[in-house]
Amino acid sequence: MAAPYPEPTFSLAVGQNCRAREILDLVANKWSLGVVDTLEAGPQRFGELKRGIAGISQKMLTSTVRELERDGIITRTVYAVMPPNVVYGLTDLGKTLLAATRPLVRWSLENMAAIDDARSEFDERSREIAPGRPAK
Amino acid sequence: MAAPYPEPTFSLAVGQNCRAREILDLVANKWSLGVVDTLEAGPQRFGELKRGIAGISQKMLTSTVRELERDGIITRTVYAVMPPNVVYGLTDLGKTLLAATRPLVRWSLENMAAIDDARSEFDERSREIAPGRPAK
DNA sequence: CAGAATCCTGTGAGATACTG
DNA sequence: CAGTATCTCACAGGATTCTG
Repeated sequence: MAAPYPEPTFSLAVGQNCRAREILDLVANKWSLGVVDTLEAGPQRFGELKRGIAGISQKMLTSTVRELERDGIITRTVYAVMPPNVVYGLTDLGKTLLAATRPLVRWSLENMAAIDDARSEFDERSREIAPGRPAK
Repeated sequence: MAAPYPEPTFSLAVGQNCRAREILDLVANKWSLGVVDTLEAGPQRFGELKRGIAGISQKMLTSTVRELERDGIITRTVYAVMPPNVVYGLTDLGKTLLAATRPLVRWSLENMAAIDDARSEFDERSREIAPGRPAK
């Protein structure tokens, strides 16, 4: 039966622990991980950050950094000058988060192909199984 | 300042890599992580799995396991008996995903309190800064 | 028991326009 | 430059009912 189940660390029980689920939501959204990962390069201004994250709108960047700031993951430093200059950076907590997400990010990069394969194989099989689908 | 920025592994550039973002979405949703984590205990039937994940509806469980099956993360074994018996389990790929997510899950458990503190502190500060908010 | 089918709602998220 | 303010819409996700 292939590989045995992983090290039997007693289950962290994400399923049962509502609080854990809530905290994980911090990362389980479209942009947070991208922001944290991008800030790894060092503190950056709003505009830099925006350019660093493909496809994000300024609205989403604004609300994402606000939330991450609130959660203590990133800092927001405002320089009272004209034009405005606001710099974001990781807090110590943010750095530990970054470290904790790295395996997952790495996994996603390493397994893109495997997932693509699984998907097309799955889609292939579904087409076979249901040859006489109800039209329309 | 404080701690230096983490090991300067060249950034994995989640921000720029759209594909990476797409794959991460696999985990960046409300239930996938809970399902994978719960299956760590071993293969389980639909009902067991549902009971193992607090708050999930069977609709969400159904669509989540379907997606995870499609992505090659879990297996779905149907025993043609009455009443139906369907067992879900982790694939080898799923087990590597589980391992990759563990640091993050652990992080969330370890840092709940820190995040709560950050939040209340942040909320506290906002209240100070804006004492004369426009009514309504 | 393990779902499929519906109905319904909140909100995640994009596009656009405006401002200190 | 770094936002805020609206408007809009799709869709994630809940509740409920039905079936092999």
